[in-house]
Amino acid sequence: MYSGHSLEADRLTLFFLASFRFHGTLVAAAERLTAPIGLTAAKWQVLSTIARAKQPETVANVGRIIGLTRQGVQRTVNELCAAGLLRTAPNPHHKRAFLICLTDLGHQAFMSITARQVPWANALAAELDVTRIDEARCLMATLTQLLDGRAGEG
Amino acid sequence: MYSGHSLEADRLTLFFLASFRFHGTLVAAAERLTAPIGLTAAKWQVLSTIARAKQPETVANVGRIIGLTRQGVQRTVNELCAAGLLRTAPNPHHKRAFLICLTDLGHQAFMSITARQVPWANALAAELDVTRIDEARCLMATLTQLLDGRAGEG
DNA sequence: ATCATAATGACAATATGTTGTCAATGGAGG
DNA sequence: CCTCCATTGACAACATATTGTCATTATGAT
Repeated sequence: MYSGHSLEADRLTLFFLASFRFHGTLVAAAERLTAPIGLTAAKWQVLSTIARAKQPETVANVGRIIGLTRQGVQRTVNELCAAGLLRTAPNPHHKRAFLICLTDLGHQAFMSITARQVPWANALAAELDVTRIDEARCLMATLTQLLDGRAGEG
Repeated sequence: MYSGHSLEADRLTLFFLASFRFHGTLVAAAERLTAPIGLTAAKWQVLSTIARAKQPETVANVGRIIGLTRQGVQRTVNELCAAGLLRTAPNPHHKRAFLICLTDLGHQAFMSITARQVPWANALAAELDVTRIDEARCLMATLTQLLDGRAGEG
């Protein structure tokens, strides 16, 4: 317990600390998973967002989906385009906001990582309770909404 | 559900995506909280780790506590020392690994942020279930342990 | 005591993300 | 049609954290 915190707020603070700790670990794990394919956690995140989207997305939209700024996503997309994993396609609705698509090479890379990620996630999940996982995800989604909602205020 | 994932692994993947999303939001919230005091989320994290520690810690040890590399913590500590919020003290057990302490100014800054963080956390926590928070924290701690444990393997 | 190994601080290079700024584009209202 | 405003891509500057490397310091085995 820490000065002035309610019991709930104290637990929440511990949760935040665990989140920071976990994030670093998760990124490191993602790096290990993607390095053999020649990618990184950040590139994989962008690549898989586009791969899983139902239709081609713009850079700015990818940013909204994963909660990063469009500028940051743009740089990653540029690198993936230069590496030949992504390509731009004309956007009938906008002359400058190109649509981003996977190339054949990009699709291969995504499938290779998926082939590694599936047994990895299965092994991890086998040691956990799926109900707890869902509840934790819900809590994080709620907190994300609450905090983003306050972004504009003081 | 995604190709080859067990039901549990699919939920786990969704949890990971939510974690990435949440982390960005949490950092942004921490920036808003600390900016009026002239600090940042990263500096606050290091400052509060040292403030809450029972005894003065070395840079490398702070890194272990919060799960960052000692080099990253070192840079933040250097900046906080230059700003007059931290200072080094001789370490009786090691000639080079100095102990890091708060200065009076650093203590004031930490208290100022705490004064802002307490009502912020209280308000947030009031909208949540403390049991869920604890369970989510446990899950993240378990996952952190599982993933870190596999760091050395293939 | 000596030597091998690990831990540490320092420094550099790199990756990833942010904010700020600009011109170009698109859309909504007059 | 024209103007105003939000969105977008591009670029730059910066913050944060990583890896790699090196010399120095501690520690433990022989």
